[in-house]
Amino acid sequence: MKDVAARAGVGLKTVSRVVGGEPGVTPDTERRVREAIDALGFRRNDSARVLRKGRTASVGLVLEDLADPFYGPLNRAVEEVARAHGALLIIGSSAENPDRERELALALCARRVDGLIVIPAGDDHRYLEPEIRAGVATVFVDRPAGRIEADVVLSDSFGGARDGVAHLIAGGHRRIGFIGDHAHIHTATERLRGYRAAMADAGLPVAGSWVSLGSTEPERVRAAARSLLTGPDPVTAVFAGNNRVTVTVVRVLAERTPPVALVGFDDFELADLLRPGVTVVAQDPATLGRVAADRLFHRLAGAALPPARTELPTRLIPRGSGEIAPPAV
Amino acid sequence: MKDVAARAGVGLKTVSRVVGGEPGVTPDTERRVREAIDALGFRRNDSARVLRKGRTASVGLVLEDLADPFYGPLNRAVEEVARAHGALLIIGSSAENPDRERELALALCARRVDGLIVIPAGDDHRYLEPEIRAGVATVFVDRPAGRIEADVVLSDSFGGARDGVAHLIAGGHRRIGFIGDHAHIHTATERLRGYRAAMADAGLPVAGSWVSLGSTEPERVRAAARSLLTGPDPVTAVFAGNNRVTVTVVRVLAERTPPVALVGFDDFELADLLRPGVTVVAQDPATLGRVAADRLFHRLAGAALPPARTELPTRLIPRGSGEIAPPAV
DNA sequence: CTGAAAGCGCTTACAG
DNA sequence: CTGAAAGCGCTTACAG
Repeated sequence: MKDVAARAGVGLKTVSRVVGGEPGVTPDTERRVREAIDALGFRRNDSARVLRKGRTASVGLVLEDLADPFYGPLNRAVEEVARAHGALLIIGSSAENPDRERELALALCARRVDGLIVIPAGDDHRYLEPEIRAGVATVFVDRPAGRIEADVVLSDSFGGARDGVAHLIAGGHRRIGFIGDHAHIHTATERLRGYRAAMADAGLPVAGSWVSLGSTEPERVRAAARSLLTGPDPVTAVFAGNNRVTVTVVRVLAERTPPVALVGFDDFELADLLRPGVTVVAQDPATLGRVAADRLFHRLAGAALPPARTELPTRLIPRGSGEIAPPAV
Repeated sequence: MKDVAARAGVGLKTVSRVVGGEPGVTPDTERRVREAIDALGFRRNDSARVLRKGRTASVGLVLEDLADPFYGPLNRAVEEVARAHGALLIIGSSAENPDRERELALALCARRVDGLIVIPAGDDHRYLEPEIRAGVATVFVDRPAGRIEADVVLSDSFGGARDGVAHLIAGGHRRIGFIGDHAHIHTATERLRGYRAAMADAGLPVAGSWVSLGSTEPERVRAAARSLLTGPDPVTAVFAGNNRVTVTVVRVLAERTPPVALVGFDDFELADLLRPGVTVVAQDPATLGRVAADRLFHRLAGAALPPARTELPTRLIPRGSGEIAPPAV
């Protein structure tokens, strides 16, 4: 910039004005400056700008997994809102690892992102308190923040699971299994709670062997599904706790006669093309992301809001698998 | 940092040493500095650091669409490699819009990312020449760079499509349709070229009405598929140019008797669970991303490499839909 | 082992 | 309309 100013025979500030598109420069001066810029191949350094201005026009997103189709629309919605506000998005994935989440979130803060959106992997976010106090707007999405007060945007996992299981019960099922994610994941336990609530509401007992929490790896889920179906007290229907579980359960059930009913939490592409179509409790991940990002930029715009929890409703989509009747006794 | 130094009664440089983990500080001094840091809630500002050091330890990724399942593994692979090199990833999506791609890439350069990975939306990348000359390592992935010499990593679209169509021909088909993406998208025309090559190799004519390029929107694809199947010279098999096209064609074909054969470019989740399973020409998007990112960091490490083009092979996966025989005449 | 000075490349506030 | 000075928060030489 110094070189450009020298070459154009103007002051530093004038170059800054031209580059920044500020008014108050004669067309002639501007032309000289632009010529110098082109001749020297000058490119403004935004890092210096950021240092001086305070704001970086960037937000950080600590996401779970870039390749998980469930999070695709959520991540995209965040990116779209950021873009609409002229902010760049700096991302990193926690891969479900709390230490990695922490390391990443703090690295983003050191880069002085204006705000932070976190899909929590861990359940203790006190490490972010100093950052939030220092002015980093922070919103948690898909799962709640742990041990701090903060904005949270998530789906109604409890209600969604309860509705899905109630749907199976209404179809005549009395022995229903539940296969979910690890017990330390908030959505997993909320959905399990919904399952138990629906069963209790109908006055149905739940055998210990009907509930299986753990990894969503296909092997683990396959084993869990088989054990639900073959025990002394086999289930006639399965409720799957998330998209990854559902897909594996579909594979297991495809081989069974008589057919076993299935309702899965989370919608997924082609669920309607399978035979039978897969009945699901659908979340709206794009809205989850959009609401979280809107909240973030609302805060960045200066709104002094108390931390709030936003819970989005789910929607039951019957497609066939959840309407399979239990075998006649 | 100034405040910390004052409070600890030491020089600025000593604080810098403690924060940066440099050696040459007595344990006692270090303790005093750390106390001051905690008391004042000091957090190092990496922007200032970047300004002074030259390198930002960040790379930019201009991606196509965060929610497209095909790109999920590619994006993730890039993120993983960046993370392994201690770099953060700054992203933005072009949404297939060349202007947006350009704006985004230049914004990332202004932030002084060390390197740039671009999934091209446009076909003229001369705007990046000054940046590359100024030292921004740049790698293009999935599609080639336009009008500049640069590193490119992509799949063998031509060969993959040729193999897929040859597979249909080997199964007895002589009238095969092609439905692909917009003609200005490089992979679309390469795959069309592969289709024509396979037909020519077998001495088969191609009716103009059998080829349809355009948007991958379901409506457009559905109309194209129906027209291929109902014209005066209806096809007995369809080759779909990418994952989005394939999924829509599957829906159309599900309603047809006699069954129509289908081979799609790109694998997709659950392709094996559909009835019939969908035969595809599979790319390896994760490897695409990993190879591109490796190349980038190789350059960043100082390797003076000439621009290279890396082409990854595809793999035909027969699952049923591509093995449907043509109806007996 | 420790620190004072200079500077990274911009913008802010002020003066002409 | 234009510019010289100061400073954003660090690190890099260099000297003690």
